[in-house]
Amino acid sequence: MRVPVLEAAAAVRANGGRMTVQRRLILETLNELGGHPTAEEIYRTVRQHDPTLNPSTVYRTLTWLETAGLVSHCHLDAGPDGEHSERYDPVTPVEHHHFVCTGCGIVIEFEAPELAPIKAAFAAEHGARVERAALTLYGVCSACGTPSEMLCLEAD
Amino acid sequence: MRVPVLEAAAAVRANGGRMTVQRRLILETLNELGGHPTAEEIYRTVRQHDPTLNPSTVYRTLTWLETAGLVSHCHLDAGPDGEHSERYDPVTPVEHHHFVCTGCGIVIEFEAPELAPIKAAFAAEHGARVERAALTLYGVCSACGTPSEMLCLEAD
DNA sequence: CCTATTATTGCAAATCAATTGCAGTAAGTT
DNA sequence: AACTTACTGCAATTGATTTGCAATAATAGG
Ligand SMILES: [Mn+2]
Ligand SMILES: [Mn+2]
Ligand SMILES: [Zn+2]
Ligand SMILES: [Zn+2]
Repeated sequence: MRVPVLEAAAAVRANGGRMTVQRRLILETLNELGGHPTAEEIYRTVRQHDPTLNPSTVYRTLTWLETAGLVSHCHLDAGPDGEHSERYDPVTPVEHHHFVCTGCGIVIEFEAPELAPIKAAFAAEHGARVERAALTLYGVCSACGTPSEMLCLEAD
Repeated sequence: MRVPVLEAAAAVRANGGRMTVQRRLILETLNELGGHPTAEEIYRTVRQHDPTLNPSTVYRTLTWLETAGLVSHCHLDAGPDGEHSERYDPVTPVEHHHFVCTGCGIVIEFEAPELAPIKAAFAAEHGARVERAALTLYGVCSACGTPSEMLCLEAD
């Protein structure tokens, strides 16, 4: 369970918001899905539990959760055709980053404390304040890279 | 001049492509603009030189230049409202990265050779091949961070 | 230089994700 | 239980990008 529903309720309440059945359902779906789902994937899953829930509610809720600091989003060139997509992601206590396999689209998370000096160096050199870093590595995962049986290329 | 038009012509020719007046114009516009323009900004500029040139030609040409390895694109949460936008960027001999000011939206490029060990560490740990890294730093640039005269907040 | 081939263009229609206005519904308050 | 108003569903809308197709023009060959 990665998005604490109880904390979310508190955060919602704190801003004069309301914890509705739809919001709870979307939070639970985020936990259920785990990975880095798109808004549309979240909608498809949520809809199985409540077919009346509307896509716009999903978008509105995700935006809300983001401003409340409970989820974040990132742009990944993932998906079957490596095309761009917005993914939603529960916020973690420490900043994390992503590896995307250009073969199968799998997303692997990792931490990179070594990024700190890079941020600091840029800040020092440009007199800027660096608040956040988004690092995405693109490459081929071990499964796709191992040509055993040519797993990746079993197309036609 | 950052996109070598002559090389582009060669690259185009090499794939059975044709160097049209439209493509040349778009290449020159990329050089003229310099920064990290969106497809729409490119279109607006190009249109000043040739009002008949169509947006779809801009999109098709940019896609083509990208597969030819002459330009790349990146997703930045830049713009006045910090909203997501696709930016086009001439490819540089060495990989470069971006800082985005959340105040004014300025994009500053920088190189980060210190990223190499991070890539290597991930590759070693996961048995993956890492081909490319996209790092984006978000923060406040020196101009926006200096509260002299409250330059940033001179709104209403 | 002229002609044939076909990649590329302009145009309009189609997609697609995401947003918005509004009236009805329901969460939280008293 | 009644009240206030945040939130939802819905349908229409937006805005960026894509696509089908007939016309155009870049290149190759003669
Ligand atoms: Mn993640
Ligand atoms: Mn750049
Ligand atoms: Zn893979
Ligand atoms: Zn700034």
